[in-house]
Amino acid sequence: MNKVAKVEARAAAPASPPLTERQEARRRRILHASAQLASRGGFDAVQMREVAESSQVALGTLYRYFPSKIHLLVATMQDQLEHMHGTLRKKPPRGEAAAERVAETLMRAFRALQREPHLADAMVRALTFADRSVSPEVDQVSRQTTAIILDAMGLEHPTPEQLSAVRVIEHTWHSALITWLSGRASIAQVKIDIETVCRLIDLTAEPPADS
Amino acid sequence: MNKVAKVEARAAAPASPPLTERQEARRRRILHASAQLASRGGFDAVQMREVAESSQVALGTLYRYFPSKIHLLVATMQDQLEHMHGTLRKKPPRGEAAAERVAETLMRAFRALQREPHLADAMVRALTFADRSVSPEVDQVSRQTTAIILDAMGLEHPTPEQLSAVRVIEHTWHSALITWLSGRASIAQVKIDIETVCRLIDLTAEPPADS
DNA sequence: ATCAAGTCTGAAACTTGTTCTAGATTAGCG
DNA sequence: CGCTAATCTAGAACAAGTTTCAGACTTGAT
Repeated sequence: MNKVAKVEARAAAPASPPLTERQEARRRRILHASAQLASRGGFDAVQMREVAESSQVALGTLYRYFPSKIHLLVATMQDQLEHMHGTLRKKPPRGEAAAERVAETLMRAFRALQREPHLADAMVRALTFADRSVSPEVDQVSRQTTAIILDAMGLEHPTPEQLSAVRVIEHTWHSALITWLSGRASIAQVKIDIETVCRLIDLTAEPPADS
Repeated sequence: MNKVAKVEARAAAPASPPLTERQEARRRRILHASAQLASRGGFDAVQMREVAESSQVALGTLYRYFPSKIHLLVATMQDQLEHMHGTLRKKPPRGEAAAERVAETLMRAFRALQREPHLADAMVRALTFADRSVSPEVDQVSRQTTAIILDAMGLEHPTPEQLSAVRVIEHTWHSALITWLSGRASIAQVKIDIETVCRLIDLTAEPPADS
């Protein structure tokens, strides 16, 4: 558990030596195994030895690709998020107000997570448990989430105020998911929380009495 | 790691067989050791064997008092929160609007956490990582936090809307702390997020056009 | 004071994340 | 093709959370 983090981990996209085809395939197998095990039993069910076995890769290799279980699960989340962003793009929310559209988008994402609650558990727990050594990857997830929300708002040039609102919405989104996953809040409660926080958007939407 | 959770863990306050003096003392020693180790090196530095040794208690006993490391750290948080609520009570915030007062209170709490960032790390990470087996204890922490915020708002009978706002504020508070602890947000950024979310209070403060 | 039930201790064992090693394989290059 | 560095594999080893157990100690009731 010594997190002395050799600075060697590489993020998903940026300038790492390009992977060969077999390497790309390995990476994909690993992520697939991870998601599959997570879907079964959540965070605890994703055991590194099992991931390695399922993906036909030696344990040491698994650790070369993903330097920790948290890295692996955060990468799994990146993967799923990309997928979801694609899906959401196809059917843009139909609400009038930006707040409505964001709430609808997040509820749509929430419903998707409900279909695989164990997977959601694994990903979200990893995300919030991640320490500094995973910051770049977590940040990437955060940017992706921001992109989804801004998409829903339909904004080209968000004001700083609006970006703050988006940050708060993300905070609420993550934390509300946690309370749901740990059984301390109902689905209905999460819905209310999301709708409540989305009202912040209205607060920043119209700058009528402004310079 | 089998979390088959024997239903046996007892919460802090409710009807558990009252502890003898020596037991109370042991419990206190354990919590003290936990906080002390956490203050040094955060979550990772709180090692059960060390906690046991520091508090002069056998490992098995430690586990009898706190059925997991997470339980221990959440209990540590309860302890610290109580302390903080007491402190905050003494000097109520002086702002005009409820939103101001809440933001000021939270920033005060935040500054306290900054004084012991490692301790904050251990407690907050435990809190958000906790699974269902810790729900009662986490809920208690949540209630305590809610009480602090309502105190700052100065409300006797909060409306459901206001309670929703408080929930969202708590979400933001926890999540913002996480981003700060993992080095993805600055202190200034956390301040902005808190102030932003507190504006929600204004939204629910005046029900002028109401039945 | 004494006994039964419950608690505490010390130590070993078990689990799962992580690291390390020696030897096989593969990739890229001359 | 043949070489060299990088990568991969199998498996042992290590670290820290958790469980277990036999025996010593406390407690509460008689």
